[in-house]
Amino acid sequence: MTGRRIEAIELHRLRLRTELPSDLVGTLTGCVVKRTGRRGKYILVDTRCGHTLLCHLGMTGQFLVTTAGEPNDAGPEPDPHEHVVLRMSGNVRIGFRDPRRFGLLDVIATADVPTDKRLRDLGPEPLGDDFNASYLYAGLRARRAPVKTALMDQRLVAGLGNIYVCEALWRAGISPRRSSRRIARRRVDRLVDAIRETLDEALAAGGSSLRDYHAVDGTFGTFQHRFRVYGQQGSRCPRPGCEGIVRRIVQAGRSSFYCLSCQK
DNA sequence: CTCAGCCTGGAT
DNA sequence: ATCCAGGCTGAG
Repeated sequence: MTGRRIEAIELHRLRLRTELPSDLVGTLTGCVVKRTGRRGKYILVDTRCGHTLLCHLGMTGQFLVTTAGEPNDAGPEPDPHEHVVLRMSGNVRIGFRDPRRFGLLDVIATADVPTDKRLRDLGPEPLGDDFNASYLYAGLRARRAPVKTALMDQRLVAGLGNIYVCEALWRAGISPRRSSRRIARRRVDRLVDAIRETLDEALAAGGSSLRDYHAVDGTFGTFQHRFRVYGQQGSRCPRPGCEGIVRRIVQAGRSSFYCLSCQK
């Protein structure tokens, strides 16, 4: 998108999880994209017009970048789940597809990005320098929730979802049920490393394509083949020498997976 | 805090 | 037919 002009926008639906901004087409048409970025799970597209397109994929959202006029474009049957199409200069077609419509698209002033309600309370990026053991230890000490629930809270750390929290806790040898307040400092060091390593490994694998997720070029990630505990209930723990069984429990309405033996 | 709700679709 | 799903929010 960077450096390209938004020539036209097709709106095939008026709302996803929330209403699409009524002036989305009028505001963004003609704008040139200055840069793209990300904050937590939100994708940010800044334009030279001073408008920022704020995007969230929810659970099933996808962006697909193709060349206009190719078979995917204007096919005989329009995809009922492709809700928005951005027609960029240079024949670049960007489709936003989201079967469950839990995603979000909004337009805000670029100047308002730092104070936007959805972004301002996000915690540090887990791969950034300000996410470290001192920070996390203090943050966990201040909470009552189980560590699994705390790590899912985007205000503590931004961008971790159910899969990567489960995987990181396995890697750190910490039970998702453990109280946030009762994790020794040394184990928080290990947890920070585990979170970073889990994300690094998943990123290198192109993410986890369970069903809907794919990269913008349509290629699938492969990290789902390397889940140690996520979705592995009933299986033997993959840790060498560990004889434990992976269990599924529900915490704060979400499934957690962990080894009964090596996660304490 | 937990819960229901937003939606569709896949697995059992 | 029922349960489950990568996220988030407003209500209780």
